[in-house]
Amino acid sequence: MSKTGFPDKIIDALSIDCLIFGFKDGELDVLLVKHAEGISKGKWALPGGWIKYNESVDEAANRLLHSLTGVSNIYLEQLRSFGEVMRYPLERVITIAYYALVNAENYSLSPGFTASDVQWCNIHEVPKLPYDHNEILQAGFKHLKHKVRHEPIGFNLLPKKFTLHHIQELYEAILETELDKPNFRRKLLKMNLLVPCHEKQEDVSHRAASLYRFDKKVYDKLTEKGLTFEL
Amino acid sequence: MSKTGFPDKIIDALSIDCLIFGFKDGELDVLLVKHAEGISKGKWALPGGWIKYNESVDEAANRLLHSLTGVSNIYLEQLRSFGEVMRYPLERVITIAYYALVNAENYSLSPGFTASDVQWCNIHEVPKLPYDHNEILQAGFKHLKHKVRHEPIGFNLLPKKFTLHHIQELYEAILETELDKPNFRRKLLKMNLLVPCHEKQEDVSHRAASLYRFDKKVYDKLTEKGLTFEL
DNA sequence: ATAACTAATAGTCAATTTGACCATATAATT
DNA sequence: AATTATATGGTCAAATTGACTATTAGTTAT
Repeated sequence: MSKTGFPDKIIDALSIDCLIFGFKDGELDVLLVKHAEGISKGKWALPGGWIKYNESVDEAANRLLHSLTGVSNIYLEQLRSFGEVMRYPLERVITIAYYALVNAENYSLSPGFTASDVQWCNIHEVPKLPYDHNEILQAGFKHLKHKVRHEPIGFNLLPKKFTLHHIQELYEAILETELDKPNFRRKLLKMNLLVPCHEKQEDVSHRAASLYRFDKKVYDKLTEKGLTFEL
Repeated sequence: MSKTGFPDKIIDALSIDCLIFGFKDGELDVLLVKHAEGISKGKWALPGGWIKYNESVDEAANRLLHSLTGVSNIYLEQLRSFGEVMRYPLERVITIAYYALVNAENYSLSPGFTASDVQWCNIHEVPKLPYDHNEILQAGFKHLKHKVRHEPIGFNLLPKKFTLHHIQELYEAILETELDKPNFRRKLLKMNLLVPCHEKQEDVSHRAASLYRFDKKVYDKLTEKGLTFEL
């Protein structure tokens, strides 16, 4: 039975690509790897590869991301598949794109497997990528802009304790717009998503802001039922 | 070159499944086909099949839906792929699910290709389907409930001219809840999505309601920018 | 014709939320 | 002590919501 008989056999017409958004210093980055082999050798691209016969697609995405970049234990979600006939040269390959949002500072990058290098790249400075990877990036960014308005975000992006300004910067980076500070605070605090830590930030050269953390229960409930965030 | 050399060659580890929601008489239906061959012969399932090397995934979805059910010219959107190792017996097959919403009355069904029968089935009476098709259905229905609250819907589901009550029934069928009539009207009319036809419905045994149609421009704009619909 | 019925449409109103602000507080720096 | 930077608190008119009641315009039964 092919499913288990050849554990390293790969599905050849189907690949995975991972679009990892990282948040750091108020800016959004994208995780790119430099390919060490294959037809795009030497080029920067989204981390991706092939699915094995004995792993689920979700498992393949996590394995590939980890082996190429060193990043693991993150919550990868499926974006969608990209299936144009000519998207990959010579061979017919359909790819399933995954995405995630993480705090870029929490992960140390180490290239591996078919990657010779791995780097965060500011989302506004991403070069021309091979195949349809730029299109995948745009689709993911658009998806993110939509998501931020209808689900809570930030759980995996922000440090455990963060200020209201931190989370505002995150929203501003994703929505590419400026938000009114007092109104943002009011709206965010009213949904009971944040719990005060009763601590202040340190090492800032101005009045220290209060630190908050997410209320996981409320976060999950709002993720399930959806919310509206327009400012 | 495999992409064009064997036009009928199929990608064997990857399939398509279509989840078509139909709206009729205030109820939501799902389009099912009875398989005429293969390991699920004689069983009802979602219409689906294999992708050819020289067609995009979107094209494959439309072709398969048309050849199995006779339904064509609808806007199929990708739901997501389902890639558990054991989802399909014996072979490893990953499927990409598509979905659409249509007015069930606008399409005449005719089974073809590998389907011996095709029928609308009330969403609450769907039997046990093979593989993970029930899971796909649930994921699609959940997606629909989310979508209805954040994007305008109905363009392809309702007749060209419809009453406010028509569209309310649609929302109620999807959200599985009852909505307050005056408040629903107010909210819907305020977003300038509907244009009055200056006509009344006919053949009803009570006061006739005004007919409206969608303003395509506003509809597309709201689809792009998103909206909030909570009642 | 008139009453009863059905559903469409209009309107009310208090409570909440919003958007656009201004004001004050608390720290570090000059 | 003044200046600067940011956090945090507060105001207010306008818009929106949610829960209703009232009225209108037709059909059908008496």
